[in-house]
Amino acid sequence: MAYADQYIDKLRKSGIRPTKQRIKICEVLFDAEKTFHFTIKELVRIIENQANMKVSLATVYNTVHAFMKKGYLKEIPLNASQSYYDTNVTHHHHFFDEDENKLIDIHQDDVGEVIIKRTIPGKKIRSVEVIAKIVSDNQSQK
Amino acid sequence: MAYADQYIDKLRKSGIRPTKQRIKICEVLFDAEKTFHFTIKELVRIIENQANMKVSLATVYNTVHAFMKKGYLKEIPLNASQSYYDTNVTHHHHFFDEDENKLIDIHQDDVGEVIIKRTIPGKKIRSVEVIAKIVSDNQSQK
DNA sequence: TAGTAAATTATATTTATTCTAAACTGTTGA
DNA sequence: TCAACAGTTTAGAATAAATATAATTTACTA
Repeated sequence: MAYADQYIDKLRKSGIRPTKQRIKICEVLFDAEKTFHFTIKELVRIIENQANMKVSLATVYNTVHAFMKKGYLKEIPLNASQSYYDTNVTHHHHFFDEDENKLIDIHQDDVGEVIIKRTIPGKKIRSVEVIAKIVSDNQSQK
Repeated sequence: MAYADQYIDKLRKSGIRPTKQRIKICEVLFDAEKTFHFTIKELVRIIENQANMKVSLATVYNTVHAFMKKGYLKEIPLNASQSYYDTNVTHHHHFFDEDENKLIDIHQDDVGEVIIKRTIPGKKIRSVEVIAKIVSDNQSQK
């Protein structure tokens, strides 16, 4: 519960009512030493096992969406059967390991600046994401 | 039916048995003057209306997957509720217009070369995709 | 042209996500 | 402190994309 008060503040300042569930979700997502990638299912499992609290799927979906809207989480564009989210909202990119179905961060510095020279009239760029799909080097792949 | 024979050859050479349905799907996808983006639903609609043929959803899914495996189609990594496919399999990137839910090609030349400096031991890069999400410039957005 | 392996089909199933409506909770102000 | 109410949570239903199934049909081979 170390940072609970801090999360209550953060939520209140964001216009999100700080409920028990949302505070716990904050603890799971933001107490961690490192940023990480997760699916909704994984998040539910962590809350129920590690954090020892029952929470409904719907609440987790709602909260993750609310946090995304506020910019506390990012969804990673992948063609997976489920959505992947990232607690690291700084500008960076990803490897997607197709053997293991796992995401790996690529920091900005490891990708040459991505410059989009073309623009679309009346539109502005909201985000630029790079996904590099990787597979084992040894086997011939699909 | 102009190119039917050509598609029969192409399929046979790929080890895919050229059936009526697959040939029709080839015609819809590859006769077109321009490359295009589509969803499974859209493809079914085109076949049934424009090409005037009844085809089951399952066959369309199977065929699109078979064509992807052979490199005749590409799936575009997006967090949409359905998958988007591209008949343009050359290396290029995409805008995704979040107002209209539509994809727009960005040609290689319009994106500075994306260089991934970091590697993962034992893995090789299979594809690199850039998705730039765009929204209307005038309105404040989600 | 008969036999058979592969493909197609309608339908059922699976699964992620969203919706719904009732119960509950956090907040506000008297 | 507590009543009132808007916002939240919840279980379960609904939705929709994608996949699996198993019977029928089709394309190929000998």
